[in-house]
Amino acid sequence: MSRTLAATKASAVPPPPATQNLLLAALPAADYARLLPHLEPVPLPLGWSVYESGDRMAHVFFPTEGIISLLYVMESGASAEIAITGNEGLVGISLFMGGQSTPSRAIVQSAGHAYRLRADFLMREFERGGELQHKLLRFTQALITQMAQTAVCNRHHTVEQQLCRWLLLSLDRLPSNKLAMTQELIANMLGVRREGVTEAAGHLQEAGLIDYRRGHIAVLDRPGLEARVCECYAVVKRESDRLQEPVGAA
Amino acid sequence: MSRTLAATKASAVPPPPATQNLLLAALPAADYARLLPHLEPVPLPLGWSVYESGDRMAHVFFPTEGIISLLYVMESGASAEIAITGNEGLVGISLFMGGQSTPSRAIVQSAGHAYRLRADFLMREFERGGELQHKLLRFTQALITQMAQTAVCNRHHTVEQQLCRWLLLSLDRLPSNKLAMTQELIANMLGVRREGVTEAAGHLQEAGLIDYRRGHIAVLDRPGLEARVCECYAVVKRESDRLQEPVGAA
DNA sequence: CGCGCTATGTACGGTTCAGAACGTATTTGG
DNA sequence: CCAAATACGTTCTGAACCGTACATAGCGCG
Repeated sequence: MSRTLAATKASAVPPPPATQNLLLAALPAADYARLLPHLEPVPLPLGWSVYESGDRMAHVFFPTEGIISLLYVMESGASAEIAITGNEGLVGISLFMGGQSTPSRAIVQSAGHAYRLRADFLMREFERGGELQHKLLRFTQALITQMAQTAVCNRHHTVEQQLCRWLLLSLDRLPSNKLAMTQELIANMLGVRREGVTEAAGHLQEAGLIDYRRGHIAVLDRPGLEARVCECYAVVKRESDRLQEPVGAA
Repeated sequence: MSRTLAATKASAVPPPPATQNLLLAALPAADYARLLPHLEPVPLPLGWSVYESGDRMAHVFFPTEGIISLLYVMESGASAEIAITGNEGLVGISLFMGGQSTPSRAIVQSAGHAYRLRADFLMREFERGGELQHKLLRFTQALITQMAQTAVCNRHHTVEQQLCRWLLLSLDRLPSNKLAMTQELIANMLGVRREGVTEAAGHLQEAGLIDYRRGHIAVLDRPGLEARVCECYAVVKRESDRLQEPVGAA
């Protein structure tokens, strides 16, 4: 009775293991062992704000599943995505970068799970130097590349190209070829009108690359998307892969 | 005789002291003393490429004067500026971030001087942790903010607003109100057509905010520019100032 | 001091996208 | 099972900006 109740109150499915986060998984065993007792599983519900502009963060989050968008919301209410993160990284770099907060905001774009770590504990570990610090900084550099390329893409490429880039970047962080996402939300991420997304998605659907209906998009032809996307996707992907390699790899 | 010759061979004017770089100036005396013997003054001639896309850098550069643009050049040849740095920071963050290189490029946009530090020495110092590491990371976070805001600005704001932002960001890194810059080069930085810059600059000139002629721009009314610029400038400036404050300041 | 290079001014058609309004279809919940 | 909410489709007008072409003006150098 009470067991059933407890199981209902907690998440129905047990959270995935922390090693499903690639950053944690790549740590040396000793480093990981020190972290493990302090890693606290938390759900990432759709739409949840991990942090708001200017928030002094109490934790960093290592996602095991799901996608988190970093975005900036302007005074007018218009917004633009700056970068996204999934199980390859973490959310809350401004903690170890020393600023404690940032002008941007982080929103769960696709529900999932994460392990969180208290800020003070992370800082102690970061200041040991070594592999954890190294991996966090390399991930941050990948994030920087993503932001830079977002700036370039916003300047020079069409909505359709940007939608392709966005779909591919999201897909790389999801286990299946399906994402639960309305066109309205995608438009907010790309910083364009919803109608623009409708039109671009229509083209992709006509071309047989995707299939969507009311908040659900399935990618049918990934190579086809890769053929349409601008170079920005490849730049980000290549750099992200490179920075995930063990240090000293060719 | 030989003294005269040596003086002629070297730069005509002596390079400014290293403490004119705010990052170096803010270091504790002991840290600065360790660095000083390894700081090598180098000129930053206009148009010089500090590093190219993918270069494995041998040095980091601490500018004392001048401006360096970080930009990305696309396959098509089109380009877009991602961030700029002057004497408040350094060029070559990918060294201590662990990636050794980046897909972007760094170009001297306004001539000046810098002190360079060998990569291996910088890495040893960085890995000591402490104040140098801390300051480098906080500067990097300011750079991240600048990139993020560039992405937002590229998405949502007009050429004229972006020109105002660009002028103000540049001005903040120069000793006078004059910058030597053609509209063509500004257009390359903003990633727009030269004609667009001509038109926007024309408006600003009519309004009495700037005065320009053939490669030279003088800002006459800075408050006027600040009244026209989008919020992006203030976000970047505020965050940059905040991250330059001593740690623990309110 | 004038020739030529480079920087800036101007104009035109075309495309992309914003803003706005409204219609249609699918889902949800009482 | 129907009403309301939500998601997507369509259309129109206008603004911003691009690509292009060409005209003018400042400046350096022989």
